[in-house]
Amino acid sequence: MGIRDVAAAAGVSITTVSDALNGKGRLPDTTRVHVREVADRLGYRPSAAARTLRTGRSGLLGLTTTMRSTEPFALTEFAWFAELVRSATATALDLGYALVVLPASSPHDVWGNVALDGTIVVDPADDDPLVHELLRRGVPVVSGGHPGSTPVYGWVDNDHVAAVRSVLDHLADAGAERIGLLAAADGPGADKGVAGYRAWCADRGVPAITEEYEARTPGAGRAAAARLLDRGPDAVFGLHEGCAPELLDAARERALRVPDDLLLACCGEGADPSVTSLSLQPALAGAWAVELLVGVIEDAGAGPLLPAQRTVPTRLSVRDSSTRR
Amino acid sequence: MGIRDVAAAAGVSITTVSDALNGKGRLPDTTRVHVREVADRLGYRPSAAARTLRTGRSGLLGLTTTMRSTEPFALTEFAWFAELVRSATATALDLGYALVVLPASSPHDVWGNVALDGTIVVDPADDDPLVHELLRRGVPVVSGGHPGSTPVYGWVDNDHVAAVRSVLDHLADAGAERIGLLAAADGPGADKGVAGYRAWCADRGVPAITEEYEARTPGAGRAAAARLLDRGPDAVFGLHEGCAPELLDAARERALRVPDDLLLACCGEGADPSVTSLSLQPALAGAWAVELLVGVIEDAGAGPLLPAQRTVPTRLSVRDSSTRR
DNA sequence: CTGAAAGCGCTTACAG
DNA sequence: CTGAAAGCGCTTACAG
Repeated sequence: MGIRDVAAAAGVSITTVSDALNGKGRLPDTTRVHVREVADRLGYRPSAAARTLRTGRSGLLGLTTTMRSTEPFALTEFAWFAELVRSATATALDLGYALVVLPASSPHDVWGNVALDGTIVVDPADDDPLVHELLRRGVPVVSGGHPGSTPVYGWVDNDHVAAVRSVLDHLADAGAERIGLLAAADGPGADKGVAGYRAWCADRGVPAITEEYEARTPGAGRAAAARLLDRGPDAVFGLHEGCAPELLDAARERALRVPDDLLLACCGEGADPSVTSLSLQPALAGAWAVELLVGVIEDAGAGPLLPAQRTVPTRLSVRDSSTRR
Repeated sequence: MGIRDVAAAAGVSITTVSDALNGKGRLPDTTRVHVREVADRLGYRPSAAARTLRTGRSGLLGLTTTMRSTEPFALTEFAWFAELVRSATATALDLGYALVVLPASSPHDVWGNVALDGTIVVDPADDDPLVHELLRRGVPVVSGGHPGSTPVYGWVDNDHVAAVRSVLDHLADAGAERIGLLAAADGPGADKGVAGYRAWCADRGVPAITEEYEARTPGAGRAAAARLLDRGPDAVFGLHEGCAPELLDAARERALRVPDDLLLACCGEGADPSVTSLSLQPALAGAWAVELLVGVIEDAGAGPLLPAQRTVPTRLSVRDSSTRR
């Protein structure tokens, strides 16, 4: 079932079939309709591979993330990443593209086996070799997270420092005077988050109370939460998603009531509706990255582009856990 | 930078380049090495599109789910689905394939623009038209969840009824006599789950205490949790993931201590380490579905195949919330 | 052991 | 308004 069969059945040339089906050329509507009917009747589906080879466009976008650990997708940001991917997938489909998630590296050379119109690289390494390779091949790259010195066509990122300050300000407004920070040492944005916290503490002249842990180590988060509460904070900010249950558990074990004895706020998508949460809005990041990338792809050759940049707003959902009664 | 350039630079024919790079033909190692060196030096990357057109294999697997609501991916199973997709992606990559998530339907005909070697359909509708269309095009299909009367090459599924019974048995063993069930009416597997629960209650001669809610309606889960606890159960089983916080909140508001006054178990991946959870092991489902699919693709024409089937085991993680002190 | 040639199934100038 | 022909970049019989 190729275009030749349709042409034969419709009594026209393959050029006419192609034009009729793609809405191109100058054909009378009668021809167009006739060809479409015949194609439908035969159940003709154009070959995506042939179209891709001929046009040089596959309609496929890549999405990858530099995995710090060997884990597939970092544990500390699983929900964040999953939501980003979900949103990027949906946005790509809206724009007529499909999205394929690829590993930064893999045993098989999957990157070589897939024709990509563009790629989103989440949290690229500095001067990421993968990005350089893609650009050399003419594949546009947009990054999620600041690209550092890696040359990209655009990027999306949160203002991490401002985000941290907004949470700390909120806890302080709610009456906290000794705010502790729980952070995964190997988590994404941990550096910026901890730095922002320390700067805020310095500004206010209050002590920094931090505990860090290795997200990869089972039980490390739980232990760090316990250590942190033992240092007597009256509020705690959990910098990485999914730490709310561990902090709540640690509080319960110490008979600390939330929010009466301890205010609590966490990063994340707010799985627990009683815990104040700071969302990094991964859905926006994913959608915007795709929009930037598709813009680059479809405006190819529209002059020297400045790297496009969009700052993804964060959203603080204040819940019971940080509301003084 | 095509195969012709490499051939010219290496002083051989394109046949030899192709054979050398793909490890085919009978070439002396010296030729092979030489061609590879030249190709590397020129930074040659074979065109995936051309290879796909020529070989009829794209190395791409599709994954789709019938969305009951108009939501992208059902809310009641977001983490389940995300984990299934993550695992399917990783397994596909291990086997040399890439995976692309496609919607059951979309404004653009993305299905027609992507060449797929096979597709996984999660929770297909009965006699799913998409599956029929794919099979007509010669694209093998494996389903996640029982395919009903839809003809597929294989499927993976949990034994939902046995899974529900295992949780109820556990709660009964822990001393529960009035076990309530919280279920999303529009959730996946809700029918089987509720039926399994009622059958278990009938077997034991105990009353069925169920509350259902529409997952799409904000706050409905919270309200249903409250209604359920007001009916005085001494244990509760939450059939859909993510309901643990709502049940814990409802218990707290009623001054019911968990597990002292109320035993609690939930489906899901156990985000809260203090709550007993039944995992459906979506990672296994995703990995196995890909393995079945790749098996079908690579054994094409290996005789009349029975649909391959694998039952995905569930795993009950017993935590504090259902452990009587 | 190596190469010339056909052809995968389209789209797109171009000729009529 | 329509069609014959070229060609996208490979892989694969097949001939030498």
